[in-house]
Amino acid sequence: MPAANSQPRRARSGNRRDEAARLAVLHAADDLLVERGFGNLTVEAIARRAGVAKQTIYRWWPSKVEILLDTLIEDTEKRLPMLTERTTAESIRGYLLGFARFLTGDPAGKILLALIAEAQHDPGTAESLHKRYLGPRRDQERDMLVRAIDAGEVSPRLDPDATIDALVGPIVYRALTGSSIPSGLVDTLVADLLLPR
Amino acid sequence: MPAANSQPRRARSGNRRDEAARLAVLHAADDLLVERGFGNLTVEAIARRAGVAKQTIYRWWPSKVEILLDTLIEDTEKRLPMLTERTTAESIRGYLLGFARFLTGDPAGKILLALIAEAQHDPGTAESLHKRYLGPRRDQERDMLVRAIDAGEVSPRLDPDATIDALVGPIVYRALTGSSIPSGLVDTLVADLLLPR
Amino acid sequence: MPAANSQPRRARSGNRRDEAARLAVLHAADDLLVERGFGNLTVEAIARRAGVAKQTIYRWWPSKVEILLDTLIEDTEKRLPMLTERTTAESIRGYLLGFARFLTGDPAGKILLALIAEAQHDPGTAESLHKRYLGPRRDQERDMLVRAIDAGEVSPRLDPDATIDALVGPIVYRALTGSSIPSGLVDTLVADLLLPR
Amino acid sequence: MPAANSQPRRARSGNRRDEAARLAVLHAADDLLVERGFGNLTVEAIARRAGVAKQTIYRWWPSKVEILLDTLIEDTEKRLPMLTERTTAESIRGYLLGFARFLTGDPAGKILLALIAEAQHDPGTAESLHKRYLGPRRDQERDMLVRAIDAGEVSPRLDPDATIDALVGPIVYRALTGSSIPSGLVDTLVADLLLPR
DNA sequence: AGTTAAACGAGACGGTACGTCACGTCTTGAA
DNA sequence: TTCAAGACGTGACGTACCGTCTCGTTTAACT
Repeated sequence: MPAANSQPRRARSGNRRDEAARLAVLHAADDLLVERGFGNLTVEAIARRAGVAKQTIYRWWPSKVEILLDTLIEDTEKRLPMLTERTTAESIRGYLLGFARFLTGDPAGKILLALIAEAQHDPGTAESLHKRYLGPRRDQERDMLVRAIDAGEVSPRLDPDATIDALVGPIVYRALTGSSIPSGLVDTLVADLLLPR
Repeated sequence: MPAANSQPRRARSGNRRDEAARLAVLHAADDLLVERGFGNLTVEAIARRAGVAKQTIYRWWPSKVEILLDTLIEDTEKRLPMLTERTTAESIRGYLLGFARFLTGDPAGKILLALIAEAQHDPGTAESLHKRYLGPRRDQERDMLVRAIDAGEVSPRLDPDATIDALVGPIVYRALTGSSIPSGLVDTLVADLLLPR
Repeated sequence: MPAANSQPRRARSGNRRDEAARLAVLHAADDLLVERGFGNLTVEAIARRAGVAKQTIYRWWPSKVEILLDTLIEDTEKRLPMLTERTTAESIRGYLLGFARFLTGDPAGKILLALIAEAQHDPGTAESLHKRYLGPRRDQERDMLVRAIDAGEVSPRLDPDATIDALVGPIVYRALTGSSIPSGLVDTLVADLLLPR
Repeated sequence: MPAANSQPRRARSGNRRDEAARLAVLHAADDLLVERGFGNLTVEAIARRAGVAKQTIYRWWPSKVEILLDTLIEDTEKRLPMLTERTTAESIRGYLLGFARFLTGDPAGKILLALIAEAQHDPGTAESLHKRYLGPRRDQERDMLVRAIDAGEVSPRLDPDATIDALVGPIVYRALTGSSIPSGLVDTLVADLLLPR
């Protein structure tokens, strides 16, 4: 067994999309958002930090928002799993606590907040955010809730979507206003809104 | 022969601050936000629209965010009055419905949403927004709620601030995500979170 | 007899240089120069127009200037023949008129003007242009003139190279400045500069 | 008490055009053209070298060609004076020698050659060059020649414009091809083309 | 009544980032 | 080995706004 790969360096892409460049961009955007904030997040800075040409970014992403969405989607899948099994009030409480931790403690949570914010400034962002993130996620959450209702585990007074907004809204709002999210808040929301009176 | 003002023009101020210019800036900012969105709201565009020199803006406002805050504060006082008299579950319900209408229907509501958004991108905005708007307003809301609790009109399970977030959060969240706010949502929030089980 | 060459297409070369590709590049460059001007002549446009990969161009030509030189040389040989027989004042006059027509009327004349121009901007172009075109051509012209002098047909007051510049310079200069070249100009140049006083 | 003005610094423009910036741009363009050649002359490099913002250049000049034209016109007036008095064959000879020296020895001469070149690549340049430089200059030269003809000092066989092209063309052509311009060439052109046979 | 000082419109200035274009180099996979 | 295809790092393009800075004018308040 001789030598083998003396200088690995970078694989240099050639004809195909360069996966290393893709990841470098996603990580650079994530890092810069956390370090410098969205207001200082520029495409040029991402390119600089990622060691990538600006054109490489524009070739694959129509805007920095889509970069963040890509990161957000990948990270959410890894770090904020949906409930797939039997759903109870208790497991929903666990999901909401996980979501609160995600929003306030995880870098990806900052991305979500930044995108919700940017969606207020730019209709294109709003559309992408709904189509690629909020919509699909909401579909899974609604499913989760409906399964619990059908099983008789919970009995909300509102339709499923309004119920989810009533549960998630306070968590998001406190995150947006920089407040912490005490577990007692989540407990009471679940108790008051989901359980029979 | 008196003749009198051939060209009235504008009553050029001279030594004192020009109130007409101040109002022109506030209205220009408001109009542009509604027409073009925050993303297209620039100081240069405000100056252009207001017929004012850029320097006149920078002389009186440190940033466009403060312009919007000025407008927001004035408009909120006019169009979203606080409860000053006896507070009941019913009057809180009315206040929340008014707040929902303000957020989704009033141009000033768009300003508040834009500022909450911008606060995610820029710490200075966050500080100003809390100090000049969210903080004072929250003080009044807390007062309002405490008066109702003391009078035995409502009995929330959470401390006052968390209670208000639980009531207001879903409304803000639906406004941020572009959903309408059905009155049934407000009714149920009040019933489930404020009234005794 | 079945099938047989279903798609003749292009006789894709495989191992050897593809002559069709070479010609496609030369013609594309020529056409684009005439249609769009040198300022809009890019390697990418040539490749696009020729239906050829960019790398195929870079494999065979160090720069777009060399492409144009190849075209220019081929076209000059075809369309601007040198005098090979006996040379007289009259035949030199004919050569100069042909040169004037070439410069102002022939697409290849535009190439020569473009290359003389580009040589002012880039030393590499200047070197190539002299080595591959102007130098050899000047050698033939000098020969032509010297033969006429030796035969007593003409008697210029200047050395051969300066004489040729004095004859050719006005023609090139008028072409460069977009003027036409009246035959009277050529006649007078020959009469005043070549014939005895 | 003499002294005064402790820190002159830069006058900082304010409302009016900044003359220092204008001159810095003209000189930077001139210097860069001579040092690096037209091919390496970019607006960004001019701005960098002049210590000026790119926008300041675009505010006043539509292209780098116009910058060079400004420099060329100013320098030509200073360093290549027209004949204003009585014109003779001898004074025309002097003018042509001065022109030859200007073209080959003066930095501004390089600018003229570069602009003649660029005019081949871009029609806008051609138009500007003619309107702002070649045209007016030619008017003066024609005047000069006609005065000499009317005074009986010279008797060209061609119309004035063609005569000037016949005199100037060889000089420009040799400059374009990088040759020197021996004074004998000018002498012979004047003798053969302007003096009676 | 004459002087002073602030506010105003206008807009030039040095900057940063935008999104696009073409450069010349590289790699893949088919012929 | 050549070719079509096309991704890549590089760097300039011309534009939009940023926030700062005079300039010359206007006018209220203070000598």
